[in-house]
Amino acid sequence: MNYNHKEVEKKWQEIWEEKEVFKASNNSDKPKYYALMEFPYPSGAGLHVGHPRGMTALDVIARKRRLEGYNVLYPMGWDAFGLPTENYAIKNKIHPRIATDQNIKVFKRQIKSLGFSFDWSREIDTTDPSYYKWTQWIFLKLFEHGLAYKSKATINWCTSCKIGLANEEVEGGKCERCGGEVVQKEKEQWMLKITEYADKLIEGLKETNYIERVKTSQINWIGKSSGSEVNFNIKGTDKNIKVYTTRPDTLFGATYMVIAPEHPLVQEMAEKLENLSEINMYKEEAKKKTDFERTELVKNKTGVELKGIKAINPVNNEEVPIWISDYVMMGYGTGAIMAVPAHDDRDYEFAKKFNIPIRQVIAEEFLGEGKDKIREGKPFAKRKNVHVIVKHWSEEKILYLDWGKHGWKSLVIGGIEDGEKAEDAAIREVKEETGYQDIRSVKAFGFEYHSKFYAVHKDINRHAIVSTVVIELESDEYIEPKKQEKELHLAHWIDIKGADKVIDVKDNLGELYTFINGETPYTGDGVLINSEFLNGLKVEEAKEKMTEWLIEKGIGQKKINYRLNDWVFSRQKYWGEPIPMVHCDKCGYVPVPYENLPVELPYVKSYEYTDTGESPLAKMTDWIKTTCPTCGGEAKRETDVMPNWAGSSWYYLRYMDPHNDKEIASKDVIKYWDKVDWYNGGMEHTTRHLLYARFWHKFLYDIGVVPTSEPFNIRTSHGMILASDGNKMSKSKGNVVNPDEIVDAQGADTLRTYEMFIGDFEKTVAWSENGVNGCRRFLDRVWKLSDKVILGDEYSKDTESMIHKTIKKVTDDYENMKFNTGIAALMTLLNKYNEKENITDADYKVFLTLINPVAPHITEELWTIKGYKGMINEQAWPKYDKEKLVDDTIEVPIQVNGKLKAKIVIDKDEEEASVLEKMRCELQGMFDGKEIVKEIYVKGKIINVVVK
RNA sequence: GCCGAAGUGGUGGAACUGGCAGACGCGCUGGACUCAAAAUCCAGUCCUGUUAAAGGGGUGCGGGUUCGAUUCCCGCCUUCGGCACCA
Repeated sequence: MNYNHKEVEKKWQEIWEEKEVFKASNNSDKPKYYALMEFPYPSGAGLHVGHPRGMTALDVIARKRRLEGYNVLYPMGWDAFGLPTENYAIKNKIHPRIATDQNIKVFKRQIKSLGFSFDWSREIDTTDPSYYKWTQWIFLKLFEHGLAYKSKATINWCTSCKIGLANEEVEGGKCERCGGEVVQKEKEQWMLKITEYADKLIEGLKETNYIERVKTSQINWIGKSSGSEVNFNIKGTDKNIKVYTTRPDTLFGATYMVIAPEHPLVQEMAEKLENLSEINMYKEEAKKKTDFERTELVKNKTGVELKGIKAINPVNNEEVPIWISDYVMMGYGTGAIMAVPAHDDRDYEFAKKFNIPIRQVIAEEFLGEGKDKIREGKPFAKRKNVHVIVKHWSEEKILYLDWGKHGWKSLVIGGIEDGEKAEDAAIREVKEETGYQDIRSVKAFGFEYHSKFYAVHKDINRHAIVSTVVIELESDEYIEPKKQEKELHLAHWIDIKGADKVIDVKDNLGELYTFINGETPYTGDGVLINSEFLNGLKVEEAKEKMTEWLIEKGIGQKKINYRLNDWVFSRQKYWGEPIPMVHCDKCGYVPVPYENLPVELPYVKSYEYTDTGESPLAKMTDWIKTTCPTCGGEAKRETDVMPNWAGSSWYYLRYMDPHNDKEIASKDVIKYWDKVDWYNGGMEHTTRHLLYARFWHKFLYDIGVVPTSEPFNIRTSHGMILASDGNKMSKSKGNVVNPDEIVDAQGADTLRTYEMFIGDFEKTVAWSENGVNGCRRFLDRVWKLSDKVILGDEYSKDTESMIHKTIKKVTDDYENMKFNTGIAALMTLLNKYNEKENITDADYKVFLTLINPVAPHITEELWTIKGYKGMINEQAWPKYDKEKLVDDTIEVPIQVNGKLKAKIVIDKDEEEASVLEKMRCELQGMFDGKEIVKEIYVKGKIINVVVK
């Protein structure tokens, strides 16, 4: 018989369906396993070859689990609300309902043709009123618990889609979907208080087994930072400005303040401001800028000073100017900052541009290492030092001192005497130590630092407070240095590039780098200076002390901030779940009573959007008109709908009990299925979707609907599949591979095998037609192998240990999503079988079972053709015997000085002495005239002989 | 700029905990079968060298640790992701 994939695949898909082979039971004695693949968005484009990648991976797991004796839930459904369908419907003038049904039909046929073991009796559709009834139910619960609120807020407005976007939907200042310009617009929006769960969402990750990458992206997305809020009084008023800072330790260095353009202070202080019109002009300009411009023009800072008012720095009562600038955002912290130009890149840049004073309050601290390591027991001698970078008059060179017998190579260094300026000390030291006299210019660095090291020539520990000065020499005018200086060290010229590798005194290097790379503010760790009661403390200690001080004085408090904002939950669109609220002039916003759910989406004929940004539902006057559930008076329905993240935030619960019309799912059933054991989806959903779903789940846990605080145990993400040209598949590029064509020409099993074999599951890969052919050839060989099978229910002796190894390899690899190497191991085993005249039934059975999760149709057929009992999906997953993983004889490589020279065959338990004897025999003559230094034998692995 | 991941033949990619680099697939070369082609089967395929071998080199670059490094450490370069004036 020939391998006709079309017949075989059709036949088995019908049998599986008819016998309900993959139906999950809600009560079973078997252990449960819940495998979940992200449900697709049924777009008009049909199934992409990327979809089957994740579906096959989890299908392999699901099928393997069934063979291992689990009651497996592996469901599928449709995430069908959303903009693409709505846009498609407008363009093609059909109703989104009809478009959705058509798309689902195509997707379902395509997915079914691939033979996944989905339990189709649990299929769900987020646009089905019997489903979104419960999405609305959850919204009402959120409202009931104060987590849904309507708020007038500036939102991201896509000028092209005419829709409000969540921060999450804006990429680089452009709309994520259409690429249109995004501007800020004020709008009343329903919001969900996800920020209230920010900490729980970070903490909860500990309970999960997500891949590390997913965990970190969740944490980064939430963006927790802890710091302090500090109040700055405005001079001569009772008003103050509240700022948020993570660096309260630098308060003494705060030389100005900046407020965001939208900050209400300008309004409040309008009367006092001398340059109000200039400020208002700046505000107007800032408003016009799109987010894109605002973030792209990072380098060129702009701003206007608020003239006529000053703030008071609470730590030293100094008056500081207040500026308005769009480098401060209203949406983060308090919308105002204290600026510390000496220790913040942005503040530094701004201060340089507008000539605002820069005051250093943190000194970098270098601790001596190596030769100049601090000596225990020796006292510290404190003094002010200058380190001098002496530039050559014409070449890119600097001077260094070689300290001869002390083994130092340093910059020109020396002490600063009382009352002396660092620049003067530098000139004096250069003249004394090097002999060069003719100095052209002197530049002192703004930053000083602390250096602790052992001064070898004086035999003391030195604690130097170092200033750095750059000196340029005019010419080589030279006077012999004093005898004492000359004997101590010699001066040499060295290229600036690479100088840091020669000058090995650690405490010089920081400034040397700064000199080479240009002056920058110091943002690192260090010791406080110029800060009164904080002087001498380290940054962390100073933060604490300052915070305590602020609290004590009632000026500030501890504060935690998040990058995460509340979730904008309104969309002014048609194709989404109606938000189940009504507005009554008397009672305000009133929830629709639970018993009146679902609020069904009315059938509208027109989907054209108004420029006012109203939902198309706003035109449905009949639908809008309703009565207030509280007072019975006239009321209006909410016309905003939910974003398409809503339906997907809880769908995994509905699969457990999809036809329940009393609850989202029955308590017992939720308890039985517990967490999703393994959830796989696209990389693009590892932040938003996953965060939203976890948020809702945690809320449902808090109100007692679900018994677990986290919804998913394992989370993995598959990589994208690109076209063979390395680009994204797209109609316009004409490089789209349609899965239907592969299934038709080569078969579903071939496509499945290829997608698993294509490469690292988590990586992006390019499609390869030749790769598909290779997988088909492999399956052809599996088919032909059946001709070699002879009777025998034991493994052939000569392949026994290889079979056991393969079982182990395949079992482990499937579990770790390393399908490519698992399949490679099976290919290797097949090649081995093919070298032989015959194989036994047992040899063949184990092979078929191992490849069955990947290629289920062909293995079922071969199982039946060979007349084996039952169906292959009813068999047990093969087990390996640890003892049989090791061969009786082992080939051991011999290295000489780490280079492979020969190989010998030894017995698996052979003694070391005997092995080494064999080795000497093998390498006879190779050691003539050489001395064997060492013989290393790693049991059963390798021999290495070291000779001289 | 910050964070993360990765760099291995012509190509997709393997290599346990530091132990034979290149498994497996693709492509390519030669052969068998065929009137011929396709398909299939057999052999070869990191580079250099050679009739063949021996020998030498080789996992982005430069150092280091080790009997031994794709793997560990230090310093660079490049690519791809994520975040991006987050105070």
